Order: sequence, then structure tokens, then C-alpha cells
Amino acid sequence: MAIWLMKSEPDAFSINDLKHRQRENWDGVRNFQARNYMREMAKGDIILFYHSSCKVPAIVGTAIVSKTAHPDPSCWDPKSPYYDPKSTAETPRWVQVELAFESKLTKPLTLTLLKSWPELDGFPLTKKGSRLSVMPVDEPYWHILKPHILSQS
DNA sequence: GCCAACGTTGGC
DNA sequence: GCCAACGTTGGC
Repeated sequence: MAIWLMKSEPDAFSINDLKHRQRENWDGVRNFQARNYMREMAKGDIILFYHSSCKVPAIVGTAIVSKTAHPDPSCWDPKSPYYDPKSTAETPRWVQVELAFESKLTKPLTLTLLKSWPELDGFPLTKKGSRLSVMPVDEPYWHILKPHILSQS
């Protein structure tokens, strides 16, 4: 079982939205590296839900992968902001995964806090200039984060 | 709103 | 295959 972190702008889709919907397809990813990580996800993997581009960027909850990568239909919709004419029915370029809500943290782990932990040096999220919206949480980092997250779940 | 960092595109 | 130009992300 692997651990991943996924970013979302809360104005577009927040942890509360996921809590309300319970399950949601994570569509609109248009970055190859992020897509490749989504393809690696297995059912049951843990997702750390991160709020980006907002007042207090933070890990705000968790979710579970409930459906593995499958074509993201928004890439075929000309009216969608995620429309990609280079994606065809034969060779879908983009995928989505389905997530199931798991928990909302009462005390989110803010980016400021995470940056203050020396043990997290090298973690992609806290690296300067990291814009990746889907990233693996490698074992050493999960080891550090786990107690702070699972104790709240 | 600014801007640094990064990814993608397309001309050559 | 290089790289300049452009677009986007996301913290501040």
C-alpha cells in the first residue's frame, strides 16, 4: 500500500466537498508526471489531501483510492477547461482516479509547520519551487507524518 | 498582485 | 535535439 499527496485549490474542490460527496473522480490533471503517479495508484492507497493556493496551505485530510486510473472524460469535452484536442478515444492522454473520503483533520498540518520540520528535508512538497500536484509520500516521510495524521482520523 | 520556478510547445 | 518563448503553479 502506497501513500500519495494530492493538491487541490479549496475554491475549486475542498476536503469539505469530498466529505460531502464521499466519492469523487479526481479529474483535470494535465501534467505528465502527476498523471504517471496516478497510474501507479492501487485501490486502497492512502491519499493526503492538500489545500493549495489559499490562505493557509495545508494537509487537511485523507482519502482512499477507490478506483484506479481510468480515462478522464473531461479531456474530450470541448467546453471543459481541461479539454485536450490531442487526446483521442483510441489513445486517451489523461486519467483520473476515484477517491473515497476518509478523514478531515481537526488540526491541519500547515505548510509553515511542515517546513519547520528538519526531518522532512527532501520531501517534494516542502521543496522550493515544487509545483507537482500529485506526488508519492516515501516511507521516511510517511513515518514522520503518520502519527500526526492517523491520530486525528 | 507579484514573481520564481517549472513544464510544455514549437521553430529551427 | 536544442532552446527561447510562453503559460501555469502556488507561496508570499
